[in-house]
Amino acid sequence: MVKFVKNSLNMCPDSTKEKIIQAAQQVFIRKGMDGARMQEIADEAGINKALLHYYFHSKEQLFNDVFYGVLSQLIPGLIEIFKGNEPFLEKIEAIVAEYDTYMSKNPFLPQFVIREINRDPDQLSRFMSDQGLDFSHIEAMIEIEVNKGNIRPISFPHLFANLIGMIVMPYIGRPLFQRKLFRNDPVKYDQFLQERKAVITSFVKQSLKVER
Amino acid sequence: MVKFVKNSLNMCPDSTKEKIIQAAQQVFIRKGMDGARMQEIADEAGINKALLHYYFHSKEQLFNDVFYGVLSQLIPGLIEIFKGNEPFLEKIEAIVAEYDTYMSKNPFLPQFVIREINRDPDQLSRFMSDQGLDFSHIEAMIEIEVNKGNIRPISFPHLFANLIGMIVMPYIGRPLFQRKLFRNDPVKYDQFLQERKAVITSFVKQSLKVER
DNA sequence: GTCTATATGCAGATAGAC
DNA sequence: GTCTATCTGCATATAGAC
Repeated sequence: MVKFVKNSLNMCPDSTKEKIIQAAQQVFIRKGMDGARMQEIADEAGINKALLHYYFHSKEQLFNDVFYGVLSQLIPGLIEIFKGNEPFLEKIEAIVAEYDTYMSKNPFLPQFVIREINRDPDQLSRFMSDQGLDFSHIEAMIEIEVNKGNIRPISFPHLFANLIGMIVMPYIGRPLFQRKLFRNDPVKYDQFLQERKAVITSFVKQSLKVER
Repeated sequence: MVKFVKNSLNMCPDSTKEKIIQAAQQVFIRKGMDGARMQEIADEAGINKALLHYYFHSKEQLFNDVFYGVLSQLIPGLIEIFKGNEPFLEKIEAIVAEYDTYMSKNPFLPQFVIREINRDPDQLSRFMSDQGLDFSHIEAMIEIEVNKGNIRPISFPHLFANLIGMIVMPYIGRPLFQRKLFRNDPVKYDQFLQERKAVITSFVKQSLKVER
């Protein structure tokens, strides 16, 4: 059983522990849990392996602290949106915006989550429940909107998959997309990412709009 | 420099080599390139490590054969669609259908590709070019359709990201989605996957439709 | 807290008999 | 082609001095 530690936001930014967290993020993103090497993390943090193990007994513990540390920063915002009482389409907009601002700060998170989804889905699922993430409210809301005829018929899982897919794909696929669609120009790609929020929002709204 | 081998479709299905390929697919999906163990692949194939190395000199070679073997089955279909002369919306429908049938046969491919996108984007990008995959035709087609006023304005990268995101997300996120949205019922989830094709197609068509 | 040096285990790969 | 046994290297983790 794993304890989910608090994230490390309120930490002295140049403390050794914080340097390790930062370094571990970078390396885990590039290499994943299995591909990452403690040596590489130590190098990136400017310390040695022994000190790394002084702060984090095992690689598993370090990974969990880093992973659930960043993830726990996203969830509260989503919970608030899910539980709120705004009109449905505003909710959609808020979800896109929440992910968008979060992703621009943590562009590596999607790859992170994808890997973890397959590596240890039970732990991840448990974590989300522990954090209080629950879809039942928004799920019910969609049904109501559909029944009232305010939006075109769609189930929550389908809408959710569509939304999350559109949001995260440019981050997950960046190395390939940037090469194939933007001649490997990172500036152009960042601009593309900035346009996503508006594009996705209008894309979804259009597709849910009922015929006049 | 890596040679891209032909896939193993025309192989005796219960030959040792084919058993290895099958086993390797399963293990690589679950664990990724780095997390996978040759021992585990050998076990899954019902042989031992030495024999594994007899057929595939290195783990790297085995991975590449498996990965590019499956991937190369998807690309020709896409190329044909991209280059064809059907009306634009039919093309969209064909792409969704192509992915859909392919994914239902290879539900693991998305995770595979995602991992590889980050592990070795150059090789993957080169492979796609070598196979003749090229977006310029469909990219131009979208511009024309937009200029003619047949569809709402959208750039190819945005539409592509939306489309691919919606298509692959349920496969990438399955372990989590199935737990969170379908009470971990695999039958329900397979049914959900089968509905995706129709849902995505109509979702995209609606969002591209111009105001009357 | 931070280091050097070392222990331990395991995974990829090979040798060689059959 | 298939096996058993073994080598080699490397990654995690610890011991112990400062």
